[in-house]
Amino acid sequence: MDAVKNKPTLNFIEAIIDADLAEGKNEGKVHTRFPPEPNGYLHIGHAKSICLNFGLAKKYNGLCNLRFDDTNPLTEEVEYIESIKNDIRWLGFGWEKREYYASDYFDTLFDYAVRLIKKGKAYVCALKAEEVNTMRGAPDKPGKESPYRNRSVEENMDLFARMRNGEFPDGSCTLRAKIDMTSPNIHLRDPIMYRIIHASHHRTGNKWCIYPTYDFTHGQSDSIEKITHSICTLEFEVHRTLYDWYIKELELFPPKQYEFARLNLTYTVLSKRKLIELVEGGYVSGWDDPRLPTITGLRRRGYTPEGIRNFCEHIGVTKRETVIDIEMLEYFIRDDLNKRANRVMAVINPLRVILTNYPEDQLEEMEAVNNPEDQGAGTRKVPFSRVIYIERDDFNENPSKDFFRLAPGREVRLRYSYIIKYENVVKDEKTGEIKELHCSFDPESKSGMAGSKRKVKGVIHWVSVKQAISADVRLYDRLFAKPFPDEADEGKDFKSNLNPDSLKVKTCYIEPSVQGTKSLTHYQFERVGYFCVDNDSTEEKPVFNRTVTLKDSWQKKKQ
RNA sequence: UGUCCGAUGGUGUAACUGGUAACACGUCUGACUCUGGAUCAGAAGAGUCCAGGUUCGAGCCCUGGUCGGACAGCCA
Repeated sequence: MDAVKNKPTLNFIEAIIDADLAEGKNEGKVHTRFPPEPNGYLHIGHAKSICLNFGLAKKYNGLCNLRFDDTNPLTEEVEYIESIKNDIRWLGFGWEKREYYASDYFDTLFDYAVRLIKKGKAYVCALKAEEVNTMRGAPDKPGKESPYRNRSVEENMDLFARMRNGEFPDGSCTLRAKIDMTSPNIHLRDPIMYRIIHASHHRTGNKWCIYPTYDFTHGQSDSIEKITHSICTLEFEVHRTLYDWYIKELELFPPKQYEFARLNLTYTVLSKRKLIELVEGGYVSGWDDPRLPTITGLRRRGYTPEGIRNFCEHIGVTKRETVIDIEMLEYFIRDDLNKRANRVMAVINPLRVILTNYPEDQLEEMEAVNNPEDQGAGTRKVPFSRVIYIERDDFNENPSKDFFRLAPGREVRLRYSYIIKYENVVKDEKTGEIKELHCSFDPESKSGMAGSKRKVKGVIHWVSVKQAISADVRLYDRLFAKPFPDEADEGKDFKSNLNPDSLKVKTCYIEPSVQGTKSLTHYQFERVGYFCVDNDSTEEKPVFNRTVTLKDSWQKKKQ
């Protein structure tokens, strides 16, 4: 009964693996791979794939390779390889020595191509790119056969060798598989296997001037690595038949491909092309801009690997194309940070408060709990004196009945300190702006004292003006103002939906305990949100990035 | 008039070889609280795209539709 009840539900891929294992396929082995192309930075969508592939290997006691699909020297760069490896490691996954490159297989792939030529299953086609495209037909129209389709094996062998030798210019000819120009699946209409690109490759240098296409590379690479479950996104579903065709004609180990739906999130974009546009167009500060859904951006924003992994585990894996509410991601990062981030008091919109009955030169140290969720985190001392800052929002001259904070005639508790009472407000005579507040404190009410038992409805955070250190806070918000950025007005694109308030920089005042902390350290600014130290921090001017706000039911109520 | 894929509360996922829809996020109550945080308790919210059929019984099986997506790079 309990066993049934607690039976973990499987995603469709796990169900397939379970069945395969039950049938004794692949000698009981599970071998996956994560195959990025080194032409951009990884984002949260890749994290889903990474968690899936590495996660499956871990769950089934198998292995997961890292393989760079580097078949296009025109767009790929070493810079990306390092960032990709770095991001995967940061997410908590490793591939030991199994770091492979499709380019490692160029020789093998060339041999495979020769084998197909000899079988009469491939030919060198001298059609121009444009001609190839038009003759391919359309989804609902069959294609036409290339006039070069029936060249002899000898002629094809000779031509292919000459392609390799660099006798022909880029684009002059290609090697094509001879399949079926009338196939309802366009990918089977004599697909290109090799193209001529006189460019140096980041790994093979100038050894090659012909490069295999992704379609002629991916399946065989999986096969060479003995990948048992080749997991990819939905758009490759229609390619599967082609991969299977190559494998069958070449008589190679047959990996099985399964496709799942890629991740989509509200209020952001996850396409490489759009991300590049934002970075290169200067809409953000770079690939690691904390507003971007890139792994490096999320890391800088203060997201944790655990938070991201939990998110990936909970969104599931299916073939349905869906859009996940960004709130889900935010929930998982709050959930994780709540457990690990030390609390600290910081005031972002300061309002000066003078405690009129507190001695001018007195200084006290208040004991504060670092993390109520983690007793092991200990306590710290927070300096307290006559003049403090509180948040402007924590005072209201004309409060409603459900406002719990400071107001005329009311009291509030200063967290880890005294209960204070409103006395009067000082305003700018001309503008009417509130300059400062005069309050009195109750000496018997200090936290921990007998008199502190008194209940006050509100508790607010504060910082002693004299000891506070000032820092820049970067208040990040969602990158886009609309949940579906692509839904733009006529003639405009997703960039027109960028949120103009996605970043606000302010000076804030923080208790001195944060002095000198390392970058990427996570904090919760009590009652405000989670923040993390940015690498731009200096000794004189610390910089904090807001990861995510705290859930705020008062804020919600006001709206 | 093509091929392939998909369709379950607002969102995402689940429901063992058919037994009468569950979990998470979100929302709303309430309790508790020196974070209007966290936590705890509870509620509302779908009858599973539609129409037939098989069956004692269908989200699961069959038939036919509808809607949505992918595919026409010498990108991956």
